[in-house]
Formats: sequence, C-alpha cells, structure tokens
Amino acid sequence: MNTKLDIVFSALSDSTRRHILTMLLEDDMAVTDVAEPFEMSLAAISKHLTILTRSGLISQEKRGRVKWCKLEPDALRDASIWMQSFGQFEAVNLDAFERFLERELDNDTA
Amino acid sequence: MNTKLDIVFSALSDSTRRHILTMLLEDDMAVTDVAEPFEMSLAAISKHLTILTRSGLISQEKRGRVKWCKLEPDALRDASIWMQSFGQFEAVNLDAFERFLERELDNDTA
DNA sequence: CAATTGGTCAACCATTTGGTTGAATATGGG
DNA sequence: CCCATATTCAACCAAATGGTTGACCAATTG
Repeated sequence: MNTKLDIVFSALSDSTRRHILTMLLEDDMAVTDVAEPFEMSLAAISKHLTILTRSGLISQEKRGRVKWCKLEPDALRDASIWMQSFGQFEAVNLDAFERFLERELDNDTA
Repeated sequence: MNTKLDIVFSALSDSTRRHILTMLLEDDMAVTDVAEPFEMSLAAISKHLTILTRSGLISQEKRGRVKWCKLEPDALRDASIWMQSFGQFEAVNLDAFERFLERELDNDTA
C-alpha cells in the first residue's frame, strides 16, 4: 500500500529535497535557479522536483519556457498532524526555528 | 550526506513502520507481538524494528529472551519542528487526531 | 538434557532510488 | 529562420530497500 503519507514522508527523507523546500520558502523559483546551488545535474534536480510535485509539497506551472516551482505547505498538514500526535509538541518557536534552519542549511546542503 | 532528519523521515515513509508506531502508542510490546497482526515474516518485522531503532523513534531492551520495544516520541521533535515551519499549523486538535488515526489504521495497514 | 520459544543473521531476489550522460522538445530572441 | 535557453526524456548504473527462507543462537521450560 502506498498512501499519501508514504509519499510525503519519503519525499521529505532526502536532504536535497528538503533544501529545495527551504529555498522555496523565500520565493517561487524556476527549475534552473533551483538547480544552481547544487553540485548535481539539472536532470537530477528535475527528478527531485517531480518527486516533490507528486507528493504535493510543491506545484509547478509552466509560463513561457520556464517552469515555476511553488511551495504548497498544506501538503504537510496530515503528516504534521500524524507526527505531533506522538509527542504533543508545543507550538513552534520561530526564533528557535530560524536557528534550526541555519543549522540545517549549513550541515545539510547537498 | 545522511542526517538524522533523513533517517527519521525515511523511517516514517513506510506504512508498516508507522503502523508499528501507532501500536506502540498503546503500550510497550515484544517483537513477536508486534509482528502478529502483519502478514509478513518475523524477520521482516525485525528489520523494520531495527530501522525504527536506528532512527531513534523506538528503543529496544532485552529482558530474558524477550526484546521489548518502546516508543521514543522525542525523536520526532526536530522533524516536527522542521515540518511545522512550512505551514504554521495550529496546535493539533485531539478529536481530529483520533479520527485521523482511525482512518490511518483502517486504510494503511500492511 | 532436550525441546520450545524469541529473535537475529545470512544469502538471496526484485524493485526502487538517486545519480549520470546525451539526445530530444519547446519556447523566445535577434 | 537560426540559435540559445529551459526543461525533460531515455538509457544506463550502483546502491539501497523490503521482502523471502533457512540456519543459527539464547533463554525458558518440562
């Protein structure tokens, strides 16, 4: 069985893809620009973006010859609910989160 | 690179393993009892439990010849923080969660 | 001790994953 | 029209994943 939850968690289990998601927090981006900071082929990034799209975590829209990638944070909803249940986590502290993100971007870049 | 977050999300991306986690919400269980409801070999479940242990989501302790499995919800903390950032989800509603879990257990069993 | 129970290990297998490269397909600009 | 740009496709590859079976080891019980 391959539920939505499988697909979302599996999409999140790769640090390149998580890094892409954090980049898209800033703004929508074209595929080529998403690929720029990574040391891997454009085709590889294109595949990652396909996986993210299948998971619903981003959407892609072609305008002219560029394909724009847009974060779709609602896709995390069910997964987040599933997870929170196990720990009853308090609401997230945004300062702590920014520090966390910096750490993530330093340690976790492809 | 294979960060902690990779390992946790990857552990969560399998519905058998998520089902095991929900079983362990009830109580600690022996490996054989964890395996009982699944239509797969004990060895397969043993592997899943190893993956969950490596991820920190559960711990295992051998007492006599029985190995007890225990949920370790703290392991979800960083992952949950990471996820919440993308949606600023409100604190989880426990009733909604119970409905969600029932759905999960009905649809998502191995 | 012998037999049973609980669990893992090892070897194997099919499928998926994450990457590569080179060709192909739009689309836009001069 | 021709060329450059943006992106995907196709074929390939190595490694990881999720499962199987049978042998194995450890602990309990009769």
